[in-house]
Amino acid sequence: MKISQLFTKTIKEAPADETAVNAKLLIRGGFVSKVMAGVYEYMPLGFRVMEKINNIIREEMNAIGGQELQMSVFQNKDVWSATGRWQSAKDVMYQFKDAADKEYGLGFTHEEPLAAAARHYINSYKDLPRAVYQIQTKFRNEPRAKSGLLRGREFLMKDLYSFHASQEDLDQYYEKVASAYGRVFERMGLKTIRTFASGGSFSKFSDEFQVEADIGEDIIYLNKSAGRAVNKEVYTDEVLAELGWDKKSLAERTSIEVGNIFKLGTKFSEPLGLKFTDEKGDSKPVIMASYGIGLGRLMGTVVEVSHDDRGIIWPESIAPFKVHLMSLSRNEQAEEVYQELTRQGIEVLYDDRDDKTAGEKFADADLIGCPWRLVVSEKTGDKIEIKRRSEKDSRLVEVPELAKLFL
RNA sequence: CGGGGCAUAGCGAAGUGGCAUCGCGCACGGUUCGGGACCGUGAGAUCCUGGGUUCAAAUCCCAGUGCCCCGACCA
Repeated sequence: MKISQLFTKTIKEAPADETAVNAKLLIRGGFVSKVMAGVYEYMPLGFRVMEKINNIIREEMNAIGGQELQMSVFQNKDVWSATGRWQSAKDVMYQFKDAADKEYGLGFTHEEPLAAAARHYINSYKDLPRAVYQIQTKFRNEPRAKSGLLRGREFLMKDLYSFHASQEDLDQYYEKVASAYGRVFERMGLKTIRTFASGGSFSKFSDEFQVEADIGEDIIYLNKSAGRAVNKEVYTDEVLAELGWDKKSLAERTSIEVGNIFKLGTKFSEPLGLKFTDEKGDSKPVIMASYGIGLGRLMGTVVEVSHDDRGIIWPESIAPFKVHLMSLSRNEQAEEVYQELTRQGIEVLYDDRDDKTAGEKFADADLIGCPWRLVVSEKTGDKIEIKRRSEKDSRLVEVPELAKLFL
C-alpha cells in the first residue's frame, strides 16, 4: 500500500473530546473514526488490524473444534421472552418497534438464539458435544460508553457457545477454551491474568482474562505465585478461604477485561426446550457454556499497553503492515524495494509522498507503528536502513538480505 | 440515571454586547528535504439547536441536544 493512495491521513492533534490514549492514537493514525459516543468506524488501517485479530481468534477457535457461523443481529422478541431476558435486559438491549408495532431487538449476546437454533440439530447424545462461534457486531445500550474503544455501544465480538451432555464434559471443554484464550492473547503480545469472577446463577465463578492497565475499570487481587487473580466483585473472606489464598499475599491491580468465559448449565436450554435423549432413552436438557472476546476492546488494550509518546507499537502478529518503507527523495530505489518485498508476500506500507518532509514521514511511521521501518535516502547509499519500531538503533543492510529478515 | 466540565473552519484554540480571529491541515507558486522546515497567495464558518432580551448576540437569559470525566450500572 502506498501512503499517497491511502484513504486516511494522520493528524497531528487528537480531537479534544478524546482523553483515552487508545482513542487518541488510533484516531491520529487514521485507524478509526468516531461517529458517536462508544461507536467507532474502522478505517482501512484499523480494519487490517481487526482482520489479523479475527484470524488469530479463528485459528484458535477452529483448533478446539469451534465451527464458525453467523447468527442474525436482528432479534425477535419471543426467544428472549422465553428466558425472561426481554424484560431483565431492557436496559442493555436496544429494543424497538416496526411500523406494524411488532417488537424487535438488536443482539447484545446470543445465548437464546443459539439455544433456539440448536433445537433443530441437537436431539441425541450422539449430537454432543458441539461448539460454534461467530465474530459479529454486537449492540449494547451502555449507560456510559467510555475509554475510547474499551467500552462501546456497537462493537465486534467473538462469541463461542458449547453444548454438552454432561457437566464433566463441559468442565473439560471449558478448560480447553481457557487455554485457547490464553494462546489468543499471548499471540497478540498481551499478558493476561486468569481471574475468578462472578459466575451468575449456575456456577460459583466465571473466568475473566484481565490485562493490567491503569485505564481499566476492573479491580483485581493478584496472587503472583499462582499467576491467578480474583475480581473485586467476588473478593470476600469466604472466597479467599475457598481458594486457600492469604489476603496478605494479594496485590490490588487495575485491569481491563478482554475475555470472559461462563458455564451456563441449563439456564438457557431449559426454558428454550433444548433437550437431548441420552443412552438410556431419557430426555435431558443440554448443558451449555458461552465464551466471549471483545475485539475492539482487545485492539484498544493492545494500544494502551504498547505505545510510547510518539505512537503505537504494534506486535507483529496484528500490525496493519509488517514493514513501513519510506523514501527520502529516492523514490526510484524505494519503489524497487517496495516491489521486491511485495512480490515476496511481505506486507509493506510505502511512504512514497514527495510533498512531505522527512520529519513528517518519521513522525507518521512512529505514529502508525508498524514493527519494521525501512528508510531509503541519500544517506543510505545502495543499502537500506532498517529499524524496529520497538528499538532505538538502526542499521544498514543490503537489499538482497532484506526479505530474509521478514520471513 | 446523579455530579462536574466542554461545544467557534477538517483538527486544535482565541474572542465576555459592536466587521468572526489565529495555528495546523488543504489548494496554488517558490525555497527546502534525516525528526511534523520556510516565504507568498487562496479556499474553507448553521459560532451545537430552538426560543428570548437588545438598535445590535459567538458573547446575556431560558429550554434542549451532543461529547468528555467521576459515580451508579456492566449479560
